[in-house]
Amino acid sequence: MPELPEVETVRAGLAPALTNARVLGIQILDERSLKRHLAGPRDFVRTLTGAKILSVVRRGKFLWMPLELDESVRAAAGDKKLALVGHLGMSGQMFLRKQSDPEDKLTRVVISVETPRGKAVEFRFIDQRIFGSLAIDELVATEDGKPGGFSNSSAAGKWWQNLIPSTAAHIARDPLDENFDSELVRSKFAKKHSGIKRVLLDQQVLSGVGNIYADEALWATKLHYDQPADTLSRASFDALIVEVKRILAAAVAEGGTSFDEQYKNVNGESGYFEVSLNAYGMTDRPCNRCGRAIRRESWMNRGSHFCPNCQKLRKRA
DNA sequence: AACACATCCTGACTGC
DNA sequence: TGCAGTCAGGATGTGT
Repeated sequence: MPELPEVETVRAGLAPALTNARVLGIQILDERSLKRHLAGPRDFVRTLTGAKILSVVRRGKFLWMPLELDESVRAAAGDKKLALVGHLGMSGQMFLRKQSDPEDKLTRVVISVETPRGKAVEFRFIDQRIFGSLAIDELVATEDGKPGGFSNSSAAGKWWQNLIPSTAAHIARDPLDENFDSELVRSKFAKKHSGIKRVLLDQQVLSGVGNIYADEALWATKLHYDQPADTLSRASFDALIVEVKRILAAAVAEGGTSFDEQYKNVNGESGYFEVSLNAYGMTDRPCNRCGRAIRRESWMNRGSHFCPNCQKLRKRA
């Protein structure tokens, strides 16, 4: 399940190969992976062909690549600044391959590019459940006028630095964003009576956290997933954010979590954070803190893993 | 308005 | 062996 650390691992893997690469051709194997490109697959191909990819940027679980369009399509796009936007959804993968490499099962879209050094590379979008997508979208100014997302230092001063795809503009900054505003998030928590995990997963409150890292951060701070967000003390909220940041950063350092076959880096390799998990997927195993069995409860059509002893529901927390 | 829940989607796995 | 049923959960849309 790709969350921020997995998407960041993919971003970091794509960036060296795709920055300043030129799109030579596009192969669409399943049009459903382009469902978010409302103008349709033919428009997708026409607009993207010949474009130069300027960077690979991420906010939360969204990735985008600002584009310098080919001259032949620039007029049709008018003054619009465009980016190729990707979301991995539940099962999306982005691999970098050579054309001669064996085909990857469940490949939906292949974008052939030439790197600035003249090397031919295939960007392959794989997606079992097709919750993910690729689309070309207009870049708009960020609400706060600060950078749209994380890329690398070369973003400084570039025309796309303070822009974000319109389809990702409603997403809050993620905890690893240098402009992440903890106080803003706290004020949103204070107004919500929903369970704290639901709020952690709300990408408009803070982005990048999914089911795995939510369970891990709640275990680390001994909070019950259904603890109403507005009952958190300042100390609890602060501790929660500290843990979310720590866990996300640790997972990035390990190349993400490969809990099942649904997450791989751009070379098809697994991440190593799975060995550090304390709650997610640990059903019936002893809690690493108190020894009581970790419980899994059905919750919002998914699973919530927690220690019934360490993580109790309280009046205030 | 805030909140809760349904929906999309398919391969891998389980059990009979 | 084959088939039906179950499971995984990102984001979004709908209903209360």
